[in-house]
Amino acid sequence: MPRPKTIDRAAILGAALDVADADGVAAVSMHAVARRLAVTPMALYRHVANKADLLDGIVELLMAEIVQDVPAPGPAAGRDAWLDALVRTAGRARAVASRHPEAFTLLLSRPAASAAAREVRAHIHDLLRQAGVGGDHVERLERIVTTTVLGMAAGQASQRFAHHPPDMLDEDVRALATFVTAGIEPFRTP
Amino acid sequence: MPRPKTIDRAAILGAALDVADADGVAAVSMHAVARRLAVTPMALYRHVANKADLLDGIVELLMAEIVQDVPAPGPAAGRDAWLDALVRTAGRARAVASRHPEAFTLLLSRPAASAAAREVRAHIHDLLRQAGVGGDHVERLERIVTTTVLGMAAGQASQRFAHHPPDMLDEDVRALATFVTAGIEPFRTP
DNA sequence: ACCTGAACACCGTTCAAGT
DNA sequence: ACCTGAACACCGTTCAAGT
Repeated sequence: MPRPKTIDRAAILGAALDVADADGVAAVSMHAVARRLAVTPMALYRHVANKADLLDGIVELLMAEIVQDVPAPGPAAGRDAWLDALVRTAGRARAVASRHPEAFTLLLSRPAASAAAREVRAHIHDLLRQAGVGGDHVERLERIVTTTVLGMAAGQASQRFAHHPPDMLDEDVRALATFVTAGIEPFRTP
Repeated sequence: MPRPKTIDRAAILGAALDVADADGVAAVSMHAVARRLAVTPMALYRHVANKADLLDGIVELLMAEIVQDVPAPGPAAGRDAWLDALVRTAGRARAVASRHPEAFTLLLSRPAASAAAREVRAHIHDLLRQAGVGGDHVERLERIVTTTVLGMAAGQASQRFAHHPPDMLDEDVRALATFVTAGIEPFRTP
């Protein structure tokens, strides 16, 4: 005779992100997450494969937060709409990083194979193609741009730039945008 | 009556890196490192403050490997010697990443305050100044360039780009160099 | 089908004790 | 000064059992 279900994968991942936000990634454990959900650690194993899967799930959640209502052709749909869209996506990544500074590091250390992650990648591919980047360079450049943007956001959030103000200054943001835009330039063939 | 010293900080950090290389960062523990050194876990606490200090020590070691005999004005000390030197430093980072794929991730998740880390930063500052980057942009750009280069190396090493060949292809390396060089361009005032 | 309970080897860190 | 030993609360995961 079946039991009523008391938790599901989404609840578990949410609780895991809560633990990471509250006490850091190191504090994310099967026991701690189970405690927060008021179940036995073993109850989690029906919904996540193991701890690695749990951490990948956090990445899944962060990616989903970044991609959330992302596309929207943008106000300036003219010449450089792609640049506008790219900057907005980067801004959203920064926002997620500052909401989840502890967890954000995971984005750079684990492969992101979730639907949301593929969606973010596909979105950047689109923007690069709109910018006139040649087909064989699109994926390569997406990796580079994504690494730079996520890496900077994670660096700020995790205090890696220790001597620096913890939030990215306007001038940092402008410099990053200038750098990325100029970096893409040689690959454009309009 | 004093005892002969059987381990020191360097031996501990070396053993920690060995564990990371062999079984992954997650396997680096006070117990595991102590086991490898044939001492009690508590013996480590005389030489490292705690586990966080142990992980920071690994970062210290990786930075030292990157900086090792790095400067050397370079063969082409002419116009764009700085570019040559930058590419060589990036190449060295890649080499370290492929020797220590598991540990390399730590470089992007922890502040690097060691002497070696400061040395790497100072070296990049020099190169950027040689390139004609204005004083108030030097540190900002160093953070961006370092993040991009280390992030790409870490991404390759940790299989973050899962669908991709695990070693950076020549064309990836060329594209990264082109991107960074072009990205710096707007900040130069020669 | 879904959760609990007991169990195991392992972990970070403390304190007191040995040499 | 430097290491050991016992101890504690905690961790990932297995297996068998309950509903």
